[in-house]
Amino acid sequence: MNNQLMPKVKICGKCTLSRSCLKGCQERKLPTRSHRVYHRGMTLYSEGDNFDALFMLSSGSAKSFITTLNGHEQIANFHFPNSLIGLEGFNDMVHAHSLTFLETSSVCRINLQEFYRAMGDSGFVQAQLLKSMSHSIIDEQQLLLSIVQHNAEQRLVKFLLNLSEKYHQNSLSYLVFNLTMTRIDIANYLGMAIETISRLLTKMHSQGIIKVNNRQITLCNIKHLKESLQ
Amino acid sequence: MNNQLMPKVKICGKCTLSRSCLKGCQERKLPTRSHRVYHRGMTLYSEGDNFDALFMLSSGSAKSFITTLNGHEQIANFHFPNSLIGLEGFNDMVHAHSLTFLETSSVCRINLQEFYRAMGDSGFVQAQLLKSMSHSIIDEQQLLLSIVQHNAEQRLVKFLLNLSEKYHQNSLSYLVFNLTMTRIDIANYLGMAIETISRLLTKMHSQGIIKVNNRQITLCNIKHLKESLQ
DNA sequence: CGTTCTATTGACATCATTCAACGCCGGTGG
DNA sequence: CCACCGGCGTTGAATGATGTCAATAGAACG
Repeated sequence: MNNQLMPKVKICGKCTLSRSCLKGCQERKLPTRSHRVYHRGMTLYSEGDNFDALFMLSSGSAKSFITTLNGHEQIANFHFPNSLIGLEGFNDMVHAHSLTFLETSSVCRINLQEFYRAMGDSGFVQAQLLKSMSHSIIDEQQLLLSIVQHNAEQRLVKFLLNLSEKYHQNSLSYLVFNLTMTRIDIANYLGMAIETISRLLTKMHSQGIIKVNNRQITLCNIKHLKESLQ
Repeated sequence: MNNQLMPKVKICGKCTLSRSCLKGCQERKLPTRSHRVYHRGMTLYSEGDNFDALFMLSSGSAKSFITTLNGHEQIANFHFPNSLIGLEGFNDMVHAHSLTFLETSSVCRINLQEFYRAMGDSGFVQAQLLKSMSHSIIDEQQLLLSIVQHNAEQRLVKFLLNLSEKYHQNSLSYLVFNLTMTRIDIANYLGMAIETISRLLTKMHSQGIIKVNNRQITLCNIKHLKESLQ
C-alpha cells in the first residue's frame, strides 16, 4: 500500500557515509560534490533561484514550500536523508520551491553541469535519476490520493506511517521517533487545522494506538493504524 | 498562478501533425514511433503492466487512475494533447497507473529502448524529458496545494481554469469547451461528492459566472473566477 | 525570567457529505 | 415505434466532520 521507497540515487556508494567520496567520485568521473552543514531555519534555496545544482540530504530533515500570492506558505514536501532534492528545477531551470531545514542537517551539493556530464557517461546515473524523478511523481500522487479519499484521521495516520517508513529506511526505529516539524507544519502539509491535529493525536493516544509525548511519537499498534486506512 | 504549461516533448516537430514524422525521426536518429487510434473506454495500459514505451497523446483525452485495495478507482490525472504519458513507469519499470480514454484519441507510441538511445544521442531530448518529468512533479504539487488549501468551490474553479488553459494550449477556445469526463470523474479526481459538483456548477451558472449546458462549459467571467482563488 | 512560539481543549458554526427521490438521455429489444 | 432500463445528472433535507474562535498552558529561546 504505502511501501514507497524514498527516491535514492546511489551515484557514489560512500556519499552518505563520509566526505571521502569526493575522491572516489572523481576517479569514476562522477559529479564532484561538496558537503555542508545547515541549522534549523536556514534556507538552502528559494523559489525562483537559479537552478544550478541538485542536493542530496545526508542527514537531518527539511521542508520545501511555495509561497502563494497572499504570502501564505504552503508546504509541498518534507525531506529526509537520502532524498534527492531540487528535481522540480528541471522544468524551467529555476527552483519552484523554497527549502528550509527543520533541524541541523548535512547536505551534499551536486553541481548540475557535472551531473549532466555524469549522466552522459553513465547509463546507470541516468537511469537512477529517471527513477528518482519518477518516484517523486508517484509519491506526490500517492499523497494526493490519500488526501483526496481519506478523512482527517486517516490522513494523519498515513502521514505518521510514511514518517515511520522513512525512519526505517534510514535504519532508525520505526516505532519510536521524534517529529522534527511543528504541528503547524503538519497541519499546513495535510491541509487541516492544527486543532484537528492536536485533537486526533490526543484521541489516538487515549485509545492506546499511539503514544504522544510532545514531539516524540510511539506507534503502539501499527497493525491497527494500517487497517484504519482500509 | 496557474500558468503551468503542459509537459511537452517536441522530439519531432511533425509528430503531432502527421504520420510522416516516422521518416524524419529515423533520419535524425530519433525514436521511431507508431500512431494508433483508441476509442472511449479503451485502455492503453494497466497498473503493473511492463513499462516498455512512453506515449504521446496527439489528440483526444484520457484519464490515468490507480485501483485501491478495496477495488475503488482513484483518478490521478487527466491527459490532453501533447502530454507525455507513462513517466511514472521509470520508477520500477512497470506502469503505476492504468490509462483509459475519455473519447476517440490518437496516440503516438515511443519505444523505450529507442527513447534511451535518442537520449544518449541528443542532449536536447534528454533535457526535454527531464523538463517534462520535472513539470509533472510541479503539476502534481500544484494540484495538491490547490486541494489542500481551497474549499470545494475553489477546487472546482481551479479545475475549470486548468482545463481552459489546456484547451488554450491546444489552440482551442478557452472560454467555451466541452468536458470529456463525467461529473463522476471530476468528483473522483477532486475528492468531492458528485452532488457537490452539481450544486456548485448550478450555483455559478445562476450567478452568471459560467454557463453550463450538459457537458458544455462557458466561462463568462474569467477575471472573477481567478479572483475567487485569491 | 519574561516573551514568543507552540500546543491543547472547549464551545460553536459551517461547509460538505449522505441519503433519497426524481428527471433526462441514449441504447436495446419487443 | 414505443417501452424499458441503466448510466448520468440535479435537487432537497438532514447529519456530521472539521474549521473557527477563544482561553489557557507549556516549551523554547534569549
